[in-house]
Amino acid sequence: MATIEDVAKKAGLSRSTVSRVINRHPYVTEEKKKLVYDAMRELEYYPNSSAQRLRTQKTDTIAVLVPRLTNPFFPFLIEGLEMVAVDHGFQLLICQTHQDKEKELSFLNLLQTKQVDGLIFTSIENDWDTISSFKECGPIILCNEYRSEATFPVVRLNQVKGSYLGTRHLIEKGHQKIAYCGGTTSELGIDREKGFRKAVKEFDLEVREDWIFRDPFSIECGKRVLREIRAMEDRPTAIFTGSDEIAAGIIKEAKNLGVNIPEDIAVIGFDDQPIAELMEPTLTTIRQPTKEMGQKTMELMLAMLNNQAIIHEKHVIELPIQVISRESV
Amino acid sequence: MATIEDVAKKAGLSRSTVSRVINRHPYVTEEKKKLVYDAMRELEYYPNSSAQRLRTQKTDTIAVLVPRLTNPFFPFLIEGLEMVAVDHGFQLLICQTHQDKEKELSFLNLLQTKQVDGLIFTSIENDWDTISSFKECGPIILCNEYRSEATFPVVRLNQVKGSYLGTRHLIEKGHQKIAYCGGTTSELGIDREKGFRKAVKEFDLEVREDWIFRDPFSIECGKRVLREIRAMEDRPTAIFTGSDEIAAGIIKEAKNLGVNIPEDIAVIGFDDQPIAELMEPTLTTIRQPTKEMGQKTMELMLAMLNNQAIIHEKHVIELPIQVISRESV
DNA sequence: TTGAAAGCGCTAACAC
DNA sequence: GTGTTAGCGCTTTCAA
Repeated sequence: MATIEDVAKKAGLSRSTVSRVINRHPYVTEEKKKLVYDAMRELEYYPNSSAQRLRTQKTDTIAVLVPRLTNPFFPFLIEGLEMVAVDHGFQLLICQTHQDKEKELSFLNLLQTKQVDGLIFTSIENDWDTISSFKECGPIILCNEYRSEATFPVVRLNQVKGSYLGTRHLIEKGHQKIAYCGGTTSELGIDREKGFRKAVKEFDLEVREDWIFRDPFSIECGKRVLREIRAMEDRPTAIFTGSDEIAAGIIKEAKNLGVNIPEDIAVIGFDDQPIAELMEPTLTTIRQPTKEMGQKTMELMLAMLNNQAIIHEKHVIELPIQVISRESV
Repeated sequence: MATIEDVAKKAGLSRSTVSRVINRHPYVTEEKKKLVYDAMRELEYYPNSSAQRLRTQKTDTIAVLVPRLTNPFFPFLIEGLEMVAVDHGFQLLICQTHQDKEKELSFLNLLQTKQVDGLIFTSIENDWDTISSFKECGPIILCNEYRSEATFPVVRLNQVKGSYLGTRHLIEKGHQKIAYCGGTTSELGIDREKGFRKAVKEFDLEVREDWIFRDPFSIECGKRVLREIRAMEDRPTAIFTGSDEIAAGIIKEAKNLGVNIPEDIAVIGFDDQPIAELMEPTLTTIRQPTKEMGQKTMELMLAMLNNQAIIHEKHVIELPIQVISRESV
C-alpha cells in the first residue's frame, strides 16, 4: 500500500506538497499539482483515513442510534438525516440498540473513543443521569424521543398534541368508548397518553384503565390487543395506537375474528407509513414529518460541529403533526 | 482528553504497561493492573480508536452496501449480518447507494482508504470490470445480488429455481396466461426471468413479450403495472412479481379498480416480508431466507479476515428458497 | 514482568 | 510556493 511518502518521492516533492494537493490547498503550482496527481495515479495511492483522523481529530462521521431498522419509521428518519449529512461530506454510522441498555452505552463509547464526531439518539434506553454524563464527549442531539430534563438540543414532534388530535378525531366520529395502546417507558409515550387523556376529559368521557394497553410495539402485539378486547364484556368502540404496525396487527386480527373495522371497532395508527395506505380498510393515522425531522436534526448537528451558532443546551425544535383521515375510523 | 501517556504518568508506569492492560495482555501483575485501572477511571480515559486503527491497521468495521434501507428486505438482511458481526467484535458501516454508480464507487473507496476491513455488496451498480479492480483493497463478498464473472465469494439464492417454482405454482393453480414483472439490469433479475421462462416453456405455454414489465421496484410501480394490464384487450390471468412491494401495489390498485384477486388475476410476490401476511388477500410469495443469508455472509467474511480457511475466489454458497402459498394465487 | 523507543501515515506550523 | 519537522495516540518489538 502506497503512502504519502511514496508519492512524494515519486513526484520528487515533499510530503507537505502532496498533502496540500490532497486537501486542495491553494498555493501549489499547476505543474507540481500535475506531478503529484500522476504519482498518485501510478502508485494507486489513497490517503489512509485512520492517519488523517488521528492527525485532524475529526472523523466526519455521525453516529445515529436507532432501536431497530426493521421498524420502517427509522429508515425514513435516516433518509432525512443522511441527505443533509452527505451533502456536507459526513457519513452516518447507524447503530441498532435493539432496546438494550448495554448496547446503547457501547455506542456512546464511540463518542468517547473518537470514532464519531457527534451522536444522535432517536430512542433512549438508559437513565438520564447515565446519558448526560457523556455530554463532554461531543455534540449529542435527541431526535424523535426526548427527555424534559435534557440538556442537549432536541428535535421532536409535539406528541401530546398528536395524540390529542388523534383522540379528538375518534371522538368527533362519534366514539365515546376508547381504548389506548402505547408505550409507558419513554417520555414520548407518557406524553402521548397525556394527549389522549386530555382529549377524553375535554369531552367529559371516561378513561377506562382496563382499556389501557401498555408497551405494545409490533404487529403481533396488535393482534394480541384485539384478542384481549374481544374477550371483554364491556368493549371499547375505538382504539388509539402508538404505531401503524400495531394498528395493522389489530386490523389483521379483526379479519381473522370476523370483526368489522371501523363498524365494530375503529382504529387509528401513528406514523403514516406506506403500510397505512395498503391495509384494508386503509388506516387513519397521525402523520409525523419523519424525513423533515431527520433533516432538521442533521442541520442542527452540523451547526453544532461548526460552532456556527451557539446552540443553547435547551434548544428545542418542534415539528408539526397532523391526522390523516382514511377508512379505519 | 486524557491520553495513554497521562494514564501512564498518573499510574507511575510506562505507556507499554498501560497498553498491555488495555489489550488484556498476560504478564502484568495484578498490582500494576489495578494501578492502571484506577488511573484510567480517575482520568476518564478512553483509548483513541483512530490511533489504534493507525497502529494496528485494522478497523474492526465491515461496510455493507445496500440500495436503500426503506426496502424492508435489507433491514432483515442486515439483522443477520449484524448478529454475527457483533458476536465477533465487529461493527457494520451501512452504506445506501440509492442505486447510484458514483455513490457505490465512493463506498468502495472506504476499503481503499482503510476505513473498513472488508466490504459486502448486497446490490451491484457498476460494471464488473470497475468493481473487480478493487479486489486488492481487501476482502469483498457478494451477498444476495451476484455476477457470474465474479472472482469474489458469493452468498446467494438460486434465483432461477425460485422464480421457476413460483411460476410453476401459478401454472399448477390453472393459470396459462402469466405476466412477468422483474428487474433486467441485474443478473439476479435475468436469472429470475430465466426461471420464469423455463417453467412456462416446460408446460408448453407461451411467453407473451407484451406481458413482460421491466424494472418495477415499488408499490407505485405495482399499481402502474396493473393499470397497464387492465388497459389491454387480451389480459393475463396471473402476475409473477419480483418483490412483495410490487405485489402489494398490484393488490392495492386492484381494490381501487374493482378487480378481484385471485379470481380476476392472481399475484405472487417475492421475499415474504411482513406485509405479505397483512395484505388482503394475503400474499402468496417466494420466501428468501434473508437472515440466514446475512449470517452465512458474515461468517464467510470473518473467515476471510482471519485467513482461517483459504476461501476460493469462486466460492459460492447457495441457500434454499421456497414458495409460501397464501390467498393471492 | 516492565520500559524505551520506533513508527503507523498524515497534517500544519514554521522557516525559507 | 515549497520543504523541514514535530507530533496526533497508540502498539510492539527489543532489551533488560
